[in-house]
Amino acid sequence: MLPGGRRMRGRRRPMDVHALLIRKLNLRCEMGDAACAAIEATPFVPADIATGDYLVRDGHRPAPYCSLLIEGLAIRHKITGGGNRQILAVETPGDFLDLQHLFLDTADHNVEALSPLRVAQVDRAALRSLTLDHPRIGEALWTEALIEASVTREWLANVGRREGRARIAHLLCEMALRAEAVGITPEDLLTLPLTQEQIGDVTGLTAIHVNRMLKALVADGLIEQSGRHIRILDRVLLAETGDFNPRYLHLDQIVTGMAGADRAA
Amino acid sequence: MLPGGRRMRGRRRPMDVHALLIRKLNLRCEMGDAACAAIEATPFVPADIATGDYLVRDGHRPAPYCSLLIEGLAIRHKITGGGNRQILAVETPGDFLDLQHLFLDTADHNVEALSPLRVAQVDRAALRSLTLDHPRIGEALWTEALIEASVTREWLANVGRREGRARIAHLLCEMALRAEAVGITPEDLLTLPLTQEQIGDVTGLTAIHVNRMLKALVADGLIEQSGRHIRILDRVLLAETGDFNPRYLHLDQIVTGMAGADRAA
DNA sequence: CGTACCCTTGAAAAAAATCAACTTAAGTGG
DNA sequence: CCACTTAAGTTGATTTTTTTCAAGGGTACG
Repeated sequence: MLPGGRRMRGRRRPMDVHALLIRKLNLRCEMGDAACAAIEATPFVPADIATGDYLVRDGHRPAPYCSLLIEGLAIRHKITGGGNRQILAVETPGDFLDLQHLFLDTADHNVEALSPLRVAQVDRAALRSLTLDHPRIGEALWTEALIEASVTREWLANVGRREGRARIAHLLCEMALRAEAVGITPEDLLTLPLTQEQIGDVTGLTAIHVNRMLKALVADGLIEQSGRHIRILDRVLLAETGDFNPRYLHLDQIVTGMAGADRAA
Repeated sequence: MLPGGRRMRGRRRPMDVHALLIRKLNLRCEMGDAACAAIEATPFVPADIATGDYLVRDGHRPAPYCSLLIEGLAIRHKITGGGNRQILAVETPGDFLDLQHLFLDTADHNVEALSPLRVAQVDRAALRSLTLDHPRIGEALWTEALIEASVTREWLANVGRREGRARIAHLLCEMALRAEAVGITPEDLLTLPLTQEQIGDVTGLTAIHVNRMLKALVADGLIEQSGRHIRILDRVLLAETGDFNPRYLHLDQIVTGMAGADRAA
């Protein structure tokens, strides 16, 4: 009952990758007819990846194609010489997993499947051309890349300058908001897709310390925990605890929808 | 006698900004005639910035121009709700200080002058056009942005998963290598442009702890310290202590010079 | 010759890691 | 369906790392 069949809400639609990508890019910059046509003309090869498989390996030459994540969760991470892992990003459907290899010749981190993945592979050179030759596509991908860089900076500040409890609260706020942005979790319920060890690898803490801080958040009545499910009880207080300001996610950067709406903090 | 080496001191030369930018971009991707002409045709306004001045302020709307750093050092940083500062990047001459605002409407971090700066301001829309309409320029700036993102990821891993002494050793290795790449500091002498407090804000440590770890590195014979000057005595051991592998700097990504040379560690 | 601004050092407190079990939950194969 | 197996979560005791607090010391520079 597991293999791909059980998804949040049972949609077994053979989604058209081109349409998906156009929809995604349209969020950042309105695609013109030429851009759409160019995307439609670009071949995508679907592929399934098993949990734990690496799509990109630190230090290796990249594959001749780039992977667009269609379904599942992936992480970027590095392993230090001491064997410690730092998770650098969590990627969700719609994200490119190795856009960096359009212009860089060596991988500087790993990309690993956190769950069974469905991806669409595009030829590197073809995607390069799309990016460079079509200003609308270029703009959309630039925006994507810049927002991802912004998130990485916030994570750096989170890990470098907040204490354990705050780091975790911050992560929970981000995950909840991002899940919401995709339309999941109507209420304040967040099914955490990360183990406590993985949370530790995101926040620069040990799994044990994560466990204790999570318990502390429960004790303070900020969240509720049952198994892998976390319910946020007090959104405002959790954001305060985590020093969370969603500005860095640039959610107002979405062209359609509420463009221009400046939700300050 | 390196071409850029003189800039440290005798800097009274009215350097042509266009030539500087073309030279810089040429490092990443060979500029064609059209691209060069387009750059030449773009007006740059020189400006001087005093130490401590902000070029970008977190949460604010960006200025209508982007600043190319010509001379001096700048940092990107964030201040947390608790008043702690995390330095996100150190920018050196040739770097754009707010390329992100080509496509993002709100600043998500600060950019501050660490020394008196000389910058060249370009109209935002003009730079956008250069980037989107000229594939060569687009490629060069993409590469720049991707490398900067790579450095941020390494810093995240450094702060999240290495202990104090290693974090500082790692930073020293990076600074020395980057200084070298620009032609400064012929020997293993590194004039540290950062105070110990700033080193702490880079590495997620207190100034006091930085001081102690620096002393420990001295005691171990890895470095020598006299005032603000640091001499690296044992490059190999320092790199080992800092778990430093220069791969993330993508130094082999330079088109001219030693392209393809894969200097492993 | 002050006066900032850094750097330095010691002692005590706090945060987080480590070590060592133990519990729970989930997946596997008979 | 149940015993077996494995991964993940929990908890306490201890040690290490890092911060905090407090007080001097150096040096560049107007």
